[in-house]
Amino acid sequence: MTKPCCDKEDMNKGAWSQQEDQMLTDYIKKHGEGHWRNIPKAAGLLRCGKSCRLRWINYLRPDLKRGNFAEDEEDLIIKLHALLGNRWSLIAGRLPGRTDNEVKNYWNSHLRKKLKSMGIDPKHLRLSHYLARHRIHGFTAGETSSAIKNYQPSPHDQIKSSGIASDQHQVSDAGSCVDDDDSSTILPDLNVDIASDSCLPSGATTEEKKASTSLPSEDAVNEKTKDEQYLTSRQPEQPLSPTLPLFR
DNA sequence: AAGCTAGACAACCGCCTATAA
DNA sequence: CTTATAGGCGGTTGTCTAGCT
Repeated sequence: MTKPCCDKEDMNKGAWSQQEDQMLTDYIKKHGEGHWRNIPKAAGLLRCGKSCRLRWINYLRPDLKRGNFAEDEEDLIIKLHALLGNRWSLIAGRLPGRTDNEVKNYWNSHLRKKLKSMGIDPKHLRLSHYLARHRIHGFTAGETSSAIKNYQPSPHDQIKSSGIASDQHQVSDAGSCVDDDDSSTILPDLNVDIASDSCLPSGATTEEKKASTSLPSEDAVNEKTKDEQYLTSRQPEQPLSPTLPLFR
């Protein structure tokens, strides 16, 4: 239905050249971000607008922090992923200088394996289902840990985890990117501090704003909304502590 | 030295939502 | 209210590189 954003003919694809990077950077420095569809033409690039946006956000933006993830960043990703699932943009929003693509790649190449090698099934490392369903509020970090330890995924969760979700939209949960190894797993002492304002970027995105609006009926709430409602409905008790060691 | 493999990461694709017309 | 379009997101693929045989 939607027209392709760019005429695929005559468009460059693949890796960006230095010259293209320079042209895009110069243009954005001069005119600012936005109107991505017009940028290629205006900047003289033979690229799709989406491609320009991605290149800028993931690579050229001056405030990007490049290089290895620090241990506290790693911890934070694991915690947030347990809470939010594969909502990379939300997770990246809590990591200054990191992009959703970077976090996603890091998760898929490092953290997933790391958790698996520790005998942890990331599939079951999902707090929000449990918390939302059982309406646990006001727990402390220690209580959180015991809640996780005692958590048995409901049949509903298990169905979703194994990809039989009826939900057509990308209901991403922690298990969706994991091999379907359903061996019993030991849940770690996560020590997750969950505070609404520390789990959402300061500049709330549309998605987050949406999440903070009135509660729809239980049945109408999809997985995504539940997570966000949970996040936004809780009053902060403790700031999220990214330095809290998780598995060390 | 050459070939193979796995890891890392950049980039693309398709879908969804928000919003302007 | 409906439709078209732009922007954004997550999943997936492609490519490059380092390490191993």
